[in-house]
Amino acid sequence: MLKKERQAYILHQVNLHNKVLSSSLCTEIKVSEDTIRRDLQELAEEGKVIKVHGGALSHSFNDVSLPLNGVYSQNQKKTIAHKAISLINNGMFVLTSGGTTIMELARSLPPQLKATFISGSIPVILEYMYHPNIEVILIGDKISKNSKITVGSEAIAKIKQIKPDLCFLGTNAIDVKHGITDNDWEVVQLKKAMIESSKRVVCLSIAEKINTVQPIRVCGIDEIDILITELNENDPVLRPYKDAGLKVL
Amino acid sequence: MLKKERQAYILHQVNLHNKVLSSSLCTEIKVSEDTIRRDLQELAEEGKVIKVHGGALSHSFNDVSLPLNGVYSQNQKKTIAHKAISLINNGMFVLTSGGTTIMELARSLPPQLKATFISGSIPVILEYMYHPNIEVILIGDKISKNSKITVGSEAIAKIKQIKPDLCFLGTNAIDVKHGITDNDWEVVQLKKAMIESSKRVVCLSIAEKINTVQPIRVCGIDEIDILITELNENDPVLRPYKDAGLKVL
DNA sequence: CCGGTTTCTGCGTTTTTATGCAGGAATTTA
DNA sequence: TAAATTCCTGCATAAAAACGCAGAAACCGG
Repeated sequence: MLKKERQAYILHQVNLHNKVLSSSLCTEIKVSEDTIRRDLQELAEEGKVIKVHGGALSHSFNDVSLPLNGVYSQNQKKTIAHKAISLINNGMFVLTSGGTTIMELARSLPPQLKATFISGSIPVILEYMYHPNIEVILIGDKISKNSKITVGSEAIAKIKQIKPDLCFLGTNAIDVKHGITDNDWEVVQLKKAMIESSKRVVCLSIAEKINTVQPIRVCGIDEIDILITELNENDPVLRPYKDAGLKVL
Repeated sequence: MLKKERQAYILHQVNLHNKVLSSSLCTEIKVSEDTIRRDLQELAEEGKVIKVHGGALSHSFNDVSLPLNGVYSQNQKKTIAHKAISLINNGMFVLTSGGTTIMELARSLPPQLKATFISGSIPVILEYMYHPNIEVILIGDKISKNSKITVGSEAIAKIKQIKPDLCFLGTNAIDVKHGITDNDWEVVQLKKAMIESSKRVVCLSIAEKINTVQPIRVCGIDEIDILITELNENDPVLRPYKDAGLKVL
């Protein structure tokens, strides 16, 4: 087999699978590892692959690892925020969790909106405070320094006293079978209370978090009314959720 | 699995869920914990994650940037803060109002101090959150956008349920005859409740505000236990307050 | 077709890298 | 304060890379 042929084959494999192992290539093509290594080196010098210990990676692989713009997937979150805002009407009581998606929602609220927003998340409350027309109600209790949100029985009791029109949940993981799951016990307790109190529960989730699972269960899929993602509502990924009876935006 | 792949996976998880545990990662990827730790360390050095004990956090999550704007009379306030801190012992429950003097107090708390701080002021709570050892209790209710503090009957009711060892009041105006006075009706209601609940009331005031009066009365001079200013305790300005029975620092 | 030259390839040897493991230190948690 | 995690350091090992070399193959001008 010619050198050029071999390299073409390697490049093809890299682009196909995003990675190759020198070890497997050398058995496939039946040449010594040195040869493979030399090939990979050349391809790397030409910028066609990224050489790493043990093999090589495609370029596309490395691109995702650069979360340049502060918040991860900000554009998706903006899309989600705008869809969520369409659900809010003047005069509504809206309960929200914390998280970067909710932050984006808070930032994107139209200035003329007059509604009451309730939350226990400090960063989110800060955003709400800048809004000229909304009323802001803060849920008080002990503060969890990790999640920057108030947690504890007082907070939960307070939430149980209210009956908001809408509840927006920033989601860490959602799955048809396991429902919403999360990784912080106290935050989960709070979210449970929020879901129970609210007339309508809206789950905000970027597509990447769909069909993922975390250790602690928040609620089943049936307790959610609306699911908002950045995807088109007809995206096949969302199909199972539609079938489960959720409204999908 | 290649090292780069593994790191890409970790990074992805961090950005997706805002936090990862080394322990769960090493079972997921099936490598030793040391390897995970080394990966996290590398990623942290590249600034892609924030390494913490037990795992790592996403970078975007942690930056609740607060403006360090030039506070009026900051040096005086620093002096006051340090005097005030000398009153706090480990294990105490401390109730504080809002205001820039209290902010300075919050910023100056020694890192080893272990106490519980209670407040309804958002900016002050933000400062408390950065402290490694104190517990932070947030008083919830409607937020007054002017003063960035929670006000209302719920907040007052909550304050009445607690019995803090110390109450630090940032002061707008104090006068021997009229006591503490202020200009925001709702904030005054809150301060009244704070004073009533607390075992000892400490009034923090820069010298400029001494012997000034505002329209709404908070409390009489006799309800204050300690007065802290940036002045020397023998300063003649403070004499009348000493005579009235206050301890002056 | 033939020497000379260049390129390519495989094989040992040496270096570097990646990973796991043991222990003791440090930190968190109860 | 005591117990349990987690972290760090040094070390051992195996895998992979680098290096030098030599034989093989290809290329080339006569």
